Amino acid sequence: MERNGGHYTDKTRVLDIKPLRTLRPVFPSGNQAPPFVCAPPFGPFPPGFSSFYPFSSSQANQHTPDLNQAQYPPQHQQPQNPPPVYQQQPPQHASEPSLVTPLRSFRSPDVSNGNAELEGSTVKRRIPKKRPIARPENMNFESGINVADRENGNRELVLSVLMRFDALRRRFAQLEDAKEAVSGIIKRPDLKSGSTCMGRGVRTNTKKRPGIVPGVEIGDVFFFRFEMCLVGLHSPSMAGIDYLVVKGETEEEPIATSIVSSGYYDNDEGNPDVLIYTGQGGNADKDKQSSDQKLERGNLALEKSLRRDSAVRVIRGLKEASHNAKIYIYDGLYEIKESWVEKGKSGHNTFKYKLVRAPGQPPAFASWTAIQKWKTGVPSRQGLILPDMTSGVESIPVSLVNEVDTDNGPAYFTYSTTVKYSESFKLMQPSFGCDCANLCKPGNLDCHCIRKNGGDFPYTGNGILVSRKPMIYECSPSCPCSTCKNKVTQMGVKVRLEVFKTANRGWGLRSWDAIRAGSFICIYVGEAKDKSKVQQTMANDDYTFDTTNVYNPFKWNYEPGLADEDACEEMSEESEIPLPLIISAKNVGNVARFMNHSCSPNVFWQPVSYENNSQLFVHVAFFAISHIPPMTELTYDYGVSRPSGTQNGNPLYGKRKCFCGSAYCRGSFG
DNA sequence: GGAGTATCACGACG
DNA sequence: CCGTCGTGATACTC
Repeated sequence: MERNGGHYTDKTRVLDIKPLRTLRPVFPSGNQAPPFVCAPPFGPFPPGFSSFYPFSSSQANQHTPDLNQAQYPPQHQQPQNPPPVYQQQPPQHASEPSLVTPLRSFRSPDVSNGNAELEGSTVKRRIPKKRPIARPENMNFESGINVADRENGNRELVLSVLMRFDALRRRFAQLEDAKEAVSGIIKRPDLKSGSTCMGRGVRTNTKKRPGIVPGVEIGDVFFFRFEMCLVGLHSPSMAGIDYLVVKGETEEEPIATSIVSSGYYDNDEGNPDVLIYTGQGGNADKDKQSSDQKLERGNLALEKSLRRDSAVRVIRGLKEASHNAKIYIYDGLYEIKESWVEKGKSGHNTFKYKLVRAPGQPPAFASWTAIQKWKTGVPSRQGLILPDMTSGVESIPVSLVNEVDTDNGPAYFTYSTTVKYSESFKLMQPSFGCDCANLCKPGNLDCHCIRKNGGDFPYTGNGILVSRKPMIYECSPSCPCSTCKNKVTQMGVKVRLEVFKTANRGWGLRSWDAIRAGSFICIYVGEAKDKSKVQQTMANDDYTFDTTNVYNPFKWNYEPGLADEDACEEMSEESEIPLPLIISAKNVGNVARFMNHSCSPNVFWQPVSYENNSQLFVHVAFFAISHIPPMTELTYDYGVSRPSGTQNGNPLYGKRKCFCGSAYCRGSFG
């Protein structure tokens, strides 16, 4: 999938489906350019949001090239002002205890939160302390985004704004689920987070413009209207047509900048490059009958854009049947070809606009439509080796695909969905379940499982992880809560994955479905061992997960200062695992063994413990860092192995050369 | 019991 | 400062 200079014009070949966001940037200089896997949510970060990776100031001035918009129209200038680095970190060294001390079990357990029953157990855990945020600090909350960057964004800023919005949204959703909200209920966490970000300046591209929006790429996916609002792709929080008033020849007139197709009426059988769009207005309301649409506002703007041959951005709203979620895909620029009036369902006049996608843009919506066809099996996925490499072990099939060479599959291994614990692995302890009937109610502090999580329910109602934590405690089969939502990582893979052959990094993993930030992807399955009891050589194998590696810290959780709630707390995002765990997936494993390393990953791992055969085990669970467009390779940070002995403060280098191609690539890993 | 439908509460921008 | 634009989650129906 990393063939350089792929053709974007031949829409008839299902074969040529690219990820919605191209993997490889088109650099003018040709093929020495590194592949670009997924732009990281690196800086600029506000105070409290550390940059994803340590980088020097010279690196900090680099910009991720605006990828797949480079060809059409001619790319705008890169932003003149590099985004500021708010919290520049020195390179992390092995000598830093926070990084090289995987075992925190010596820390005295905090029994102040009613966790006394855990004392003396093998797994000692620290319950994050509630730390109310001082008011004055809240009042002075700074988004850290300066005026220029707020007007004209860039890729890093766009990703950072989206991350911060969603972190806050998840937190509001969690508070709402628990009915803990300080000031009333939060029925719409997306609106609450969105308006908070708006008000606090966590936004970019506020200067409204037609055409390209700096930092937003064709194929980017969104799950909320507000996300498009915050990054300047489409500013109305509800309306489908965004427009700008410009000076015309005689008077001011509106021209359209972007439209969001709801996906319900705007269907055009067959050709994904054509959109028949319905104008706005005229719908029945609670105190209004439906009526004829008028040629004003957005409708007028589209009409004027048609006259001026002014292209508009199109965002396709889609209903993803698989996980019952509506998503929005930015599908690039379209030209308005014609308009007419038509009787709508209610019998009133509606405006119709025919839009045709500008040529030369990477596919986005077209890829999505092709994927929907693969799901039906006709035509079958091109390059398909196996329709389900799990042989039905996973509830959703995992395709095995090779479109780059003649390799017909990875070396033999046994596919399993459960971790195998070796005899020597003595993390076993009696498990304390809860006694909630049917389901554990968020906010119910009588539930042992919720108390183990520091009082918070770790997931939102639809199974999205709210915050990274040293450890997540899930309910277990022995808990009576049969329908409980606190079992997310035990329910198996929920997205439609495929294992595919990469150009230069062996086999990789990606998804046919768009993945929401915080979604569970899979656990790392393999033979788990206590690292202190195995020879060093085992850790050097491919297909091994090692919790004792040194991992770059990054901030994913909400900012308490932004949330501005007394109930918000600062908590550690560093994993805290009671034993040095190493999992070998060489002989037995699941899809996780195919996930490649990246220095700018889109997936992170999180320790999760739950019971298995009446004993508590630690699992490594993977979650999406940000929204991941379909067909984008899934990658996580493998970290760097920590050789025995002291490091004397020298930086660590991985044993394997990195081909992740990120602008912030560290060169090696593992 | 999964797909359609009702209901509810909300924000930006012109 | 008020009207215009639907949305997203959930409870409900069939």
